[in-house]
Amino acid sequence: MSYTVSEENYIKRIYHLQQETGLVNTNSLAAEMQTRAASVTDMLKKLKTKKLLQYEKYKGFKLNEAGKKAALDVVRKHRLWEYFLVEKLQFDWDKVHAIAEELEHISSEELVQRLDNFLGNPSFDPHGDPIPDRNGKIPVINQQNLGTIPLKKIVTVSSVGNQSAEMLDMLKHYHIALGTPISVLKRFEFDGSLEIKVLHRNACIISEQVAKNVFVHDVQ
Amino acid sequence: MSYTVSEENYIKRIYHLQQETGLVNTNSLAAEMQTRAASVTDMLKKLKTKKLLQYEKYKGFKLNEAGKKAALDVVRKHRLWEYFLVEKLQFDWDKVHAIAEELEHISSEELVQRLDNFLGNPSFDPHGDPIPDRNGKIPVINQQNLGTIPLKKIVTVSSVGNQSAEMLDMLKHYHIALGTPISVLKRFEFDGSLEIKVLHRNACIISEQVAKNVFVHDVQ
DNA sequence: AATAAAATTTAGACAAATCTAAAAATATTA
DNA sequence: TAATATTTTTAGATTTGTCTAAATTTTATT
Repeated sequence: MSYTVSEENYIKRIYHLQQETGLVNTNSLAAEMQTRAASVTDMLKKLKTKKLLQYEKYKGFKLNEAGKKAALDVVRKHRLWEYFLVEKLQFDWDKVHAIAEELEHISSEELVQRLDNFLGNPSFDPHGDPIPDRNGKIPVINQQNLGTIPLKKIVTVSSVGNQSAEMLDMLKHYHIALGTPISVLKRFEFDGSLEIKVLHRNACIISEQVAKNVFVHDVQ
Repeated sequence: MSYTVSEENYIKRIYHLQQETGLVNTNSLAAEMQTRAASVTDMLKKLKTKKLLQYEKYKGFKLNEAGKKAALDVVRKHRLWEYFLVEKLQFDWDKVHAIAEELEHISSEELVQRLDNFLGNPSFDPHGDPIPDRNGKIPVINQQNLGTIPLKKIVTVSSVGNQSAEMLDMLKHYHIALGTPISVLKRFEFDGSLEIKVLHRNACIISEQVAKNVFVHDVQ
């Protein structure tokens, strides 16, 4: 089965929203898609007809198994292309999202598989997000956000929650990238900000909001 | 200026047709695009409004300078992606056309320039067609079809005229690829077929139709 | 529970790109 | 050159994805 660009975009967004909230509602999807609630309703009818969606009028909706697999196919393509753009074409990681949004809709199955092999079958994209395999299986990693790590413990940055250009720009400024060794020196109770130490850098302070979006795992 | 996928496809086809015939007419473009003459007329009006086309009703049409530049941008992307698919992803050269038809519409200028650099700024695509540079300048090469080459002279295959999957499949069977050294041993006047010798292969016979689509240049 | 507010859906419209059928213009030929 | 054939354009319809405004349903509040 293949889908239009618009269908794929809706499917992908619904997938991400239902990861957080279970059932998805019309207005939140409209906000994510930067469109109107009426347009969402129109598309929901189409996706239900194509048997990708559990949906009852006024009751919310979520992808069924077929819908989730379709979403994971798009997510897989998006993240493989992001990996390509950063690792092969040397793009900065905060510049690749929009381009990957276009590339993810290229339809050839064989292209995706060859790209995957060419890249060395990576498990995580440049933002640390897991890349589903061709069957939709997602690699797991034990990670916590920086705010929960014991003081002085050295850990490795594994992914970033908020992936806005603004956030990625800020992390670049702090010299925080995937794989960066990092430790928390002090927690300020006043506003939850943290004094941190990045390898080879002076200690500095990050806000609680930043800390919650930096995910880390134990050093291997 | 950026264009829709449909506009880009029309622009590209008009470019190729006008290379052969100067002025292009509605029916031949409709045939190339596998659409109806009425649809072509509709698009011609749009392209004229966007000042890409010299067009007078019933009189035929051709791209102006802006139109040609737009066409060359698409051709450049198409050929760079074909090069990528064959040289990096190891696709057979007869399998890449359809995928490149999708990739050529990805819009990022920076992507194209980085891809070009990543590939080593190639001058010719896997079918031997020249790749325009970012300014639309096309590399030239002195080439003739196999039918016009003196007997026994060893030349190098530089490009292929007819790029249908059928033709490319046939050339694969003859072990003719770009860069293959080749010579003509005998010309049969009866039907114009040629006995040829491909390096490391037994002599064999190709039809006049094949010969006319195999372009060669002098060995460097 | 009645009413107000919020969320969602329906109805009807629009733009892009296509189509069919018919009309108009041009080209061919007897 | 008049009749015929071919090519091209116009007129109007269709599909996809979107929109606005109004109607409906659900949820929250007094």
